[in-house]
Amino acid sequence: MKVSTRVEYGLIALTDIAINSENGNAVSSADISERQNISQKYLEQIIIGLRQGGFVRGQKGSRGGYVLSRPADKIYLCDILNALDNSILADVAENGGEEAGGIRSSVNSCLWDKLNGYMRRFTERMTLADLISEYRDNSDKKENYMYYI
Amino acid sequence: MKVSTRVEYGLIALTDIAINSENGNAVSSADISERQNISQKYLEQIIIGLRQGGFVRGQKGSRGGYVLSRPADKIYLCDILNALDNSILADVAENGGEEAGGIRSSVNSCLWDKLNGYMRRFTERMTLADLISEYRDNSDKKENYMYYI
DNA sequence: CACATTTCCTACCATGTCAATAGGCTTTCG
DNA sequence: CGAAAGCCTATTGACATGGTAGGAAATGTG
Repeated sequence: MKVSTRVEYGLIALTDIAINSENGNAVSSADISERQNISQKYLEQIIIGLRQGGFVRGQKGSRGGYVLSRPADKIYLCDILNALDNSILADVAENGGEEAGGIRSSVNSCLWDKLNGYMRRFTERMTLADLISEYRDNSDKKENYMYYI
Repeated sequence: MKVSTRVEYGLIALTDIAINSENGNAVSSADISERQNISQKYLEQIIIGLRQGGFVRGQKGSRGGYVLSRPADKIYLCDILNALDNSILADVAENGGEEAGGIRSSVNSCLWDKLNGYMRRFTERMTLADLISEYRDNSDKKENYMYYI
């Protein structure tokens, strides 16, 4: 499955903000850029989408940056994905002048709609908090692993 | 989920060939073009991909066209999709210089890999014969529906 | 054999999207 | 005030998309 860097980076950035703002400090795009190795200017544009989607608030000025605008377990992945790319969870377009019962609509209902429905349900159940948990689990595992070398 | 016309048309064309070659006659690109309302020249290019994937054989000359090169229930959707677009079932690229345990790899394992795994398993279980069945069911339903008007 | 038919192959093109890069304005904290 | 940040807009090169076009090669039919 091909996914644009915009979606990929956006999700990473949002997770980074969530994790690194837990101490109360805002997270700057420069920090994210360095940690995640993503162009800062490009990142700024992407984060604008996250702000317009209502997931983060930006704080201008010295010591500024971004913080979540609501708890991570109230931010659903489907909403993030839609904000970053409104086609990623969209239905495959049913062509205009088409009768039902054609091959085209059969393929739609049998394949595309089912794949799409799964993706939607999966991302509706999942929140930013789940991504954070996964990250913590991985970090722990790595730490333990290092310990035993 | 966004899918290119190439993939969409390719799947429709292959299903059309399967259905309309059951009487033993080859199916020409002109016929498909008219039935499915797709540019014939564009269709020809797409079908070349289906031939190279080993799903159809082309018969040149008068009364020529395409036929399946093996039974529909031995043609898996994952293989068709890969032949038409090798990125549609591909993993999201794990960036080169990255340590495990980062946010990036967490998002991958928690989201993209899971979505991708589902798509792959789903299309591995499904064959062209299933698409044909769906089409027949729809046609029957429509017929019955018309009957009762 | 001649010919119509059909696949097969190559080239081309216009448009749009992607993935940034760049510059500068605005706001805010110290 | 001045530095640090977000915010906004424009531009760009590369590539993918969705075709169009022309013709060569093969092949069954008359």
